[in-house]
Amino acid sequence: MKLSTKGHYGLKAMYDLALHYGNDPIPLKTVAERQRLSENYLEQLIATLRRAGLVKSVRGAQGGYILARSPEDITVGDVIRVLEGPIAPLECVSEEYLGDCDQFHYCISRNVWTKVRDSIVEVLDSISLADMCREAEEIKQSRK
Amino acid sequence: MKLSTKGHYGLKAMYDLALHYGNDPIPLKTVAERQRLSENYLEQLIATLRRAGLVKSVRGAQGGYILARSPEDITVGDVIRVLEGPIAPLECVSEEYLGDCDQFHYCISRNVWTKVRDSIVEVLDSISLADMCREAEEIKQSRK
DNA sequence: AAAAATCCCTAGTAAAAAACTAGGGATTAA
DNA sequence: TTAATCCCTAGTTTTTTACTAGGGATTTTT
Repeated sequence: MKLSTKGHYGLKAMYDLALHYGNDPIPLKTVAERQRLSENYLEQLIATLRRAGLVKSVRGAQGGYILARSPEDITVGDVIRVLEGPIAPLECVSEEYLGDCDQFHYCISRNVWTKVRDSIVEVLDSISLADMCREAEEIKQSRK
Repeated sequence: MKLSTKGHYGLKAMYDLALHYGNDPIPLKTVAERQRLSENYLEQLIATLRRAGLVKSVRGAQGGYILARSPEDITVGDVIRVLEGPIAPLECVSEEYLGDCDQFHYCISRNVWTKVRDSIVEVLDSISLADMCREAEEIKQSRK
């Protein structure tokens, strides 16, 4: 039940873009440094996010990446689905399952994992990047 | 965010033992056949469950395995923790974390994963093997 | 025009984990 | 004594993970 580094690092990167959201694109190098991630590896992750339409890129000097939508309109669930695939502890409980498990219709353990999936989905879809930024801000304030 | 076959198969085996819970131990071969699992592999999983005190074994002919406690008193969470380790999408949100992530105290993405963990834990700890058996019974009834 | 800063793409790789398989030993009931 | 079990551990294959490497394309700056 572990998240891979794709989801882990990818969310950090998206959070970083959200924290610095504005008119200017942010070079990946900067994100990688701030979040302490390998730039080359992050490049692969952000390519996936770009193809999925969650970030836009600007090429050339002074280029970089920028969120395709407002941080308010991107949820953690959006990011994780793109990087980790369908949210589901088992394949047979993914929303897009077309499989052929012959116990599909009465598998009791499957029902358990469906409930787990639903509870994960509810959490991930309820948190936006903007929520994360606000939380960071609150922590910052409470330390003053 | 995938469960491994350990948790998957292990839960099926425990559910099978719960369905047939009584005075007699159940040979692993029977469980493996009913749940369509490799007996050799299942042996390794049940050894882990036995060492953790969730099942008892009876050796020799007519031997087998039996739940160490009533199905009412064993939750899915118990089984999964034994087979998959601490429930946590990331190491740093496991209950036993002693690590040294320097962002530990203010990491926002960590807060997200803590919420996910809590929601998974709540589901897994709220379902007992007996609940699973009851659900199976209901499905059976509703088909008549 | 040249140089520098970026994004873009793909192939390769090393390490780890997952998912078993295999087989022999110990114990106990029939 | 035999057969049915559990018990244990070593080995293997496959898959996944988590990168690294490097060259090309595009755009801004000098």
